[in-house]
Amino acid sequence: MYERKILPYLNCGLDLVGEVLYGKWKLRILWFINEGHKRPSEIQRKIPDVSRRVLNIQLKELEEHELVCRTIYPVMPPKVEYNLTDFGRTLIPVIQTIGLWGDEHEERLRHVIMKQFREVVSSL
Amino acid sequence: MYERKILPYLNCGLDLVGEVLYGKWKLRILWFINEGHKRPSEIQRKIPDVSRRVLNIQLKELEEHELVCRTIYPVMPPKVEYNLTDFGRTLIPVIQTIGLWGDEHEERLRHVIMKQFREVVSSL
DNA sequence: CACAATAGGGATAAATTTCTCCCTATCTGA
DNA sequence: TCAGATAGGGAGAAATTTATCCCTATTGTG
Repeated sequence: MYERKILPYLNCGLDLVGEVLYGKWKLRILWFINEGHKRPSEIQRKIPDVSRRVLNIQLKELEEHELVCRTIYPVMPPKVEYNLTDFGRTLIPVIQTIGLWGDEHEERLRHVIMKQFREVVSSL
Repeated sequence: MYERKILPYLNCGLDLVGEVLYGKWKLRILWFINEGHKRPSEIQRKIPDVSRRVLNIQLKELEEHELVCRTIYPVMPPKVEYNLTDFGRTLIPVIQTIGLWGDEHEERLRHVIMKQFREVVSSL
């Protein structure tokens, strides 16, 4: 596994949050787990763009940060479930706030984000 | 400048927000601008860990995403001010929510984040 | 038997972000 | 004159994150 060489900056609440939520898919992973999609394969079906490998890595990080917990059922084929911890559950309103802002401003966001691609990709 | 090779995933509000806020210092840059620290040199004094180079880059991205606007005063030595746009201002409550969660759980967050470093760095 | 589904990880490459070093310019003050 | 403050950017390295490919194992199904 990759081992960090530079210590994180933890000067304020925003930094602390960044450390645990900084990850391309983490917000959505947490969101979908909260919605009841607990098994890795389910989550991946909800987020087809993540590779299985990266999904595993981000789930493990979320687990290390005690936002989710992993339950292994000793059955075959294997079954694993991720659930929010109490701690992780406190994050849901925050994620909701973020997602809501994104939804409210979807059109404008899509516009400003795609600006930089409009010259490059004209075939859309 | 770096030119992205992979198109972003914009499936939901969370993705859209990620595209404009994903950046190591962006949340705090926006926060400090909102608090009245508008000049690059002021911002850097508030966030000593960013290099000036990266601060410039992230400011420019925020500007391209229409969250801040840049005003140049034709004086010498040069004076530049960044201000939140109306759009950027709508983000402040969201950032506040995020930061508040971080502050409320500061101790625990610090604990889980530093877990991975405790073995490596014993001199703290 | 061959294949899909399940969960997960190693090795490695590629993409992306961040950092470091150095350069331009102008004015003020010691 | 020299140092420092101001704003900004190029080139290239380093750090970090994400992606791709391939492998293990077991059970059930066609």
